[in-house]
Amino acid sequence: MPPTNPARRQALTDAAIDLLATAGAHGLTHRALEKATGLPAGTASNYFPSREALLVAAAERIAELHVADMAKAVELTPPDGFDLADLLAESLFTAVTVLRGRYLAIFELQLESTRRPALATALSALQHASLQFTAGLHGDLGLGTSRETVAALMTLYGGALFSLVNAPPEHVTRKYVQKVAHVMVHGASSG
Amino acid sequence: MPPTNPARRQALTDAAIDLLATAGAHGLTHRALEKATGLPAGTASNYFPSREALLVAAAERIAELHVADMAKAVELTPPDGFDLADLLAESLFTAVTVLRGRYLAIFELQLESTRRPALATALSALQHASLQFTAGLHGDLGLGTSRETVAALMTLYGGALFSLVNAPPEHVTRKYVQKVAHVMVHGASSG
DNA sequence: CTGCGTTTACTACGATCGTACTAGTACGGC
DNA sequence: GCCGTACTAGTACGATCGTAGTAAACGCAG
Repeated sequence: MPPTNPARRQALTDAAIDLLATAGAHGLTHRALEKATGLPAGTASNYFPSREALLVAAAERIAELHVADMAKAVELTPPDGFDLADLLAESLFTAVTVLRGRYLAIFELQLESTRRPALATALSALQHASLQFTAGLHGDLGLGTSRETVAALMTLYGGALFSLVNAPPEHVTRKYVQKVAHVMVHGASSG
Repeated sequence: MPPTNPARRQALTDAAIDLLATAGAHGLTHRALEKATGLPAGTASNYFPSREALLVAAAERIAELHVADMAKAVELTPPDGFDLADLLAESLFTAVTVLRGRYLAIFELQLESTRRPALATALSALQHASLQFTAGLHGDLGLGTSRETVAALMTLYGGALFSLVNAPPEHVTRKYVQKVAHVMVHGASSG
């Protein structure tokens, strides 16, 4: 039975997310994790008996952080004369800057999930929560966006995140991110 | 000096792309490559002295295949009453179905390129070629799309590819891909 | 204080990895 | 026909990997 000390477990999963971002899925190993946290050898495999368990735990921790952020986001209601494109642009921009590491980790896991059903289900929970949140937001804002359009918007949003996070940093200016958000909302054929 | 036998080298790079798609960057090793091609042990490291060289060679081979496909694509001129959204939808759909493996490989490399400048420059060549092609297409079609919009469209297109390639296959119906393409061209706020 | 379940620290093992190296083979120019 | 060059085959080595296991330390119920 794996140990359950929550503080230590969280330290490990947080470090795992960091490792995913900086060293890739390839670099996330039990030993690297121990080095990153300064914990004694063997600790990582005590908590996560297999590498797959480690990947799944990282995914679950990311989902946890994500729902916490979403909960915080609902509290700041948008200003009255808000524009969806501006909202999306701002969200995108902080995602590719201050949250870049977390999203790099997500994408590493996403690619890995092709070959790991357990990881795929963990990530689909994250996906589902995001969809729920976005749909709720569009509802609250009275945008009348159809279910299908919300879904399409999310695959575009998540995809844009991937593109931007992997683009050379000098290309991801605030202005360019706004342009991308604008196309998402108003279309490429609008200017 | 590494050997230069072109047929063998191509067999290796093609198998490397396959391995990237099926086993991930983590699974692309000299030995796995030899097993996949049936070539004797040591061959892979004879041709690609380091793992990085192997990754770069895979990226270059993908770029080669990509420009070949683009050259083929310019020959079939779109019908007279064409619609950009339909064009994009069709392109997206074949990309996520028949070319799924190649794009999975690209995304594996893209994530890896964060930590490998040599790989990043190899991939930026691919990116640049695609941009050139897309801009040319929009020009030839008389769409009058601005340089910046073409760029935004490409980050959305590439991103959508990532999302779709990693989505559960039952979700990527032709109809849904068309919906995504429609939003890209006409915007989410158009229905 | 004592006993027991759980967490912690540490070690061990076989497999595989990246990389470098050496011997053997094929072949075209002289 | 010989030779140098380039490719092929195969081996070696140290490092690291995933995983399993054990013994010490801890914390709390009785």
